[in-house]
Parts: sequence; C-alpha cells; structure tokens
Amino acid sequence: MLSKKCKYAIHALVYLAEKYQQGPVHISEIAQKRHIPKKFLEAILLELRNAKILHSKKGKGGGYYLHQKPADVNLMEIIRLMDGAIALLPCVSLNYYEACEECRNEKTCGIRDAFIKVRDETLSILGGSTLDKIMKREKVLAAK
Amino acid sequence: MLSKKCKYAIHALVYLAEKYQQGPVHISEIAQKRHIPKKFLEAILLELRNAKILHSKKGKGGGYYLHQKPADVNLMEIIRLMDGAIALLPCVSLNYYEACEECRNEKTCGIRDAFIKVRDETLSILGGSTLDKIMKREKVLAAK
DNA sequence: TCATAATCCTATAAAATCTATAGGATTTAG
DNA sequence: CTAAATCCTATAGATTTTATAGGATTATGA
Repeated sequence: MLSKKCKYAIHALVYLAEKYQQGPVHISEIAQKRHIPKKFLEAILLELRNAKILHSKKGKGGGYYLHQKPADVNLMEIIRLMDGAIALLPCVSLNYYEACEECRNEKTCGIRDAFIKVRDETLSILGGSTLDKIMKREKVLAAK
Repeated sequence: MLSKKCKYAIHALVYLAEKYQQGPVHISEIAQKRHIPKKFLEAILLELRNAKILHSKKGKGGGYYLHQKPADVNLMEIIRLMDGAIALLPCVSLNYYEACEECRNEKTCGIRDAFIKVRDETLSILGGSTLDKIMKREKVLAAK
C-alpha cells in the first residue's frame, strides 16, 4: 500500500498539472481543494521541490508550480521519492536493494523470480503513467 | 514492501513444501533452518493453520505440515493472509476495498486506472506462483 | 522602508503498525 | 504420568507514519 503521504503527493501533482503554466499555486489552495492537512502538504511539496519536480516562489504572491511538463512526470518517480522501493522484496529492488536475511543463497532462491516479474510489470505501468495521461483520463471519465 | 511476517511465512511454507508428506515438522526446526525467531514463527504458523493452509499435530511428535498440495498454494493467498491488500491503493483493492478520502469522485478519478492495471498484473503473477513452482525453480538454479 | 504574505526548515508530538517475547494452558505419545 | 510439542492471549519494545508547532527567511508592493 502507498502511504498517505504518497497519495497526497500524487493528488497535489495532478492538481498542479491542471494549473500548468498558470503561475504559482498556494499550498492552502491545494490543501483545501484536495482535503490534505496543510502542514503535512507543506512538507510534501518541499520534498517534491528538492527533487526538482516542483519549483516554488517565495513571499507574497508565491506558491508552487510544476518544474517539468505534465507528460514528463510519472507515478514511478513520485512513489519512489515518497515511499522508497516499489518492489515487494528488498532483494529484488533496483533502487533500494538490500539482501534478505532469511535467504541463505540469493542465487538459488526460488522465491525471487515471481517478485522480479511483479517489479518489472509494476515499473512498466507506473513509469508510463504520466500526469498528462492522468489528466486526459479524468476528462474522458468526466465526459461520460 | 512485504512485512517480515509475510516473508517468514513464505519461507516457512517453502520449507514445509520440501517436506511434503514426510510427517509433521517442528517449529524449532523451521525457525533454526530459516533464521526466523521461534516465537514469532509460532504465531505465523498458527495463523496459517487457522486459514487451513497448514495442519498441525499437537503433543509429542507433533508439528506442522501442509494441508494442501504444494501446487495448490500460491503467493497471492499467503500475502493476502499475512499483509492484507495486494493493491497499492485501498480504492482499487478487490478484497480490502476502502474509499479514498482525497478523491471527491471515484468514478472520474484518473489515478485509479494505472493502479488497477498494477493490481491485475500482480495478482496474475502471484496467483500463478505456487510452492510447487518455487521448489522447481530452486532445483533449476541449484543445478547451475 | 516596512507590513504582509508566502515558502522554508527543524524539531517533535501523537498515533499506528510491526516485530518479538512471555507465560502458561492444552494435548499427545510412550 | 512425564516429557514434548502446539495453542492461545497478552503485551512489551521498536519503528514508521501522520501531523503539527513555531519561528526563519524571502519577496511584494504600498
């Protein structure tokens, strides 16, 4: 399961994608519209900014806005940033690898195989899910 | 990420699959061979037994053994039992569904789509991963 | 220049979950 | 009847998640 932090991040980014190139958006506005605790959201947006996914403008009239195009931000990178590994086991994680203590020998462990497949399928789907596509999908669903 | 509890369960079940139809196996033996804290493992095996995945024999000469054939136990059911939902969002979970608070309208939420795909692919892979296949895989890898 | 409005930043509180153990009750074999 | 094993409930300890507090910093514009 994704953490609330991660879900908040995704929702906030979709919101900002909808306001792409319309100037900085206040934390308060996003918090209110998406029902996210403001102070928590503040920390999340800061992290997204440090990761160069968002830009910010300080002071009066400031706020947050997308650094990259909505087509260039995908769910895989957001989740990795917020929650860490996407793989279900540390020993099959590409970005957060750790050896499993229970396995005596990783090379002969028959369990990893399935989790490698899950990892690759998951990365493929999430990597292809951009803010752009999510927005388009919302429009399609809203039109029904 | 799977919990340790879940990883322990999988390893214990693979161990018991290797001893299928060879009589009850002591908790202590599994704990020692797979480096799992004994008391923790005890609780896990009890849960697997209550779920009819394992059988047990009490008293002297007792222990645990598989209730079903290794070909009939798969990773999907083990993970669901130990960790709950396999889906990454509660609002796309088949067995542990909950509405997302952030979404105003689930029907028009563009985010769910990708997570439904991830869920289906994951269930397909884990559902097809039986103890039997894991054992066979270990033999193949060990022969290399 | 200065008041105001916003983000920035660190620390920490509160809650929930995960991991592990304690201790005795119960059952069975011999 | 004793020893060896699971059964069961409770709970302690550790870690992670969620959320907030409080002030520092920065930018705008009157």
